[in-house]
Amino acid sequence: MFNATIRVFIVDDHPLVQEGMRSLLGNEKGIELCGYAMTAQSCLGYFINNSADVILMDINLPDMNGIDLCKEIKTKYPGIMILALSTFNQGSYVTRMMENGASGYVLKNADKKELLEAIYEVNKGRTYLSFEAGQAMRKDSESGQIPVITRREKEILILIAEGLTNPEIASKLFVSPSTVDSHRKNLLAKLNVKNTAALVKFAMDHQLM
Amino acid sequence: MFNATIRVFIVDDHPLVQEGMRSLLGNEKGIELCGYAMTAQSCLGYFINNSADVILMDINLPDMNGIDLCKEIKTKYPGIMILALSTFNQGSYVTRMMENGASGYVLKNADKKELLEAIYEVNKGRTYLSFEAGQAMRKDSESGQIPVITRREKEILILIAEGLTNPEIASKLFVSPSTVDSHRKNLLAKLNVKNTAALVKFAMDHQLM
DNA sequence: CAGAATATCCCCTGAAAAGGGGATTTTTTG
DNA sequence: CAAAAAATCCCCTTTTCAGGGGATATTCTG
Repeated sequence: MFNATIRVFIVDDHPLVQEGMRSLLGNEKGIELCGYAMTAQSCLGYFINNSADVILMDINLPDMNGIDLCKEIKTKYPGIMILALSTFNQGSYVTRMMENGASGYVLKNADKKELLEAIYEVNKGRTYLSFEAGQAMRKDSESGQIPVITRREKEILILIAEGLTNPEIASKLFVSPSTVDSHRKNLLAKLNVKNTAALVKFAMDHQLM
Repeated sequence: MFNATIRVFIVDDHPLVQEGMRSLLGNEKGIELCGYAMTAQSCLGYFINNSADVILMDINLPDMNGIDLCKEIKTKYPGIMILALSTFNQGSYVTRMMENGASGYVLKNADKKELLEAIYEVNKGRTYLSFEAGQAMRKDSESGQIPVITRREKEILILIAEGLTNPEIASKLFVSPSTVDSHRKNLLAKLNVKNTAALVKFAMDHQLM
């Protein structure tokens, strides 16, 4: 299997970007575009009966966020390498994609050379971070890790951000207001913020909801 | 000049998108790609000695925002039609681009057909809004204009989001806590939200800080 | 299966925010 | 320059939040 053709699958909902990829990668010797999807669902559907070596994955998909899709793919098909693509350069985003199994992170303002290099590196099982992504990640890890939020906490966080009070959230989730209050306190403690305003800001900055 | 070839100029800092455009538009009969730029500056430089019929303009450029570039181009060369391209679909953005002279707004998830249609329409001097952009604009004007936040309110909004309390903000701005409280109440009323959490969420969603 | 993590629930106190009212001074702008 | 807008300040009450404590089920995981 030395120097075998790398089968690349693209997941991106922007036809322009798709077209750009095809145009950029289509004539490459060692690369074969084996398919593409515009949504997370159709991507998952494809891999039921097919495979690929590397997935170029946009983080902002219409039906699911890249982090969750990444996790799901890596759980089901650990052999497929994922290269995350994003317009944004949020440190926490990079970190979380990597934590969920991505092998690389490239910004969409990468050129052909960088994109190819990333694909080859990732295909070899190595990690590729574009310069800016690496910077962002380092900056992020300096300021401590991103705390892990549980499913319930996330649920409550979203309702808090919608403007619901503890009693309102409680009745919506069929639990006691005390419970909601506990979760809220845990969120404040975990994310190291001192009140609701800072909580929502932090959560939005770090894409926790 | 009937059915003359439309000279299209592209301004976008993403090589992938550029490549996609070239690939999509390169073989079109009635369209000629007359040039491209990755920055607002090089775009302005090009038009000193050259021209075009339509500019496909990314809104998020590294050196200048699309709204200002749009305004500058339209002032200097009113005959050039501008078609805004964006990943985002913020009503206020659409509105402001159109106000500054853009003839159309297409989301980057548009397909070839839509992109071509938009170019042809815009070239004829008509307006083209992609469906979602039109919706966003309408939604924006339905729900009353984009609420206008004063400088002081914005200042206080930012401090609220940082987790400061009214007394803390007051001492930071050398005003009375009552004043801060008034501003806070005005913010809640203006943005039509019922508490701090929803206020911060709304502000972040609408890029108010 | 045992320990860890999560989710559930309760107590208390004091601080802060929300909701209502009104008022004055400064600044902006037509 | 006068009206409108913005910024400043104060009163009141009720609700919600923050910070501290602790406790018991349930679920996940090594």
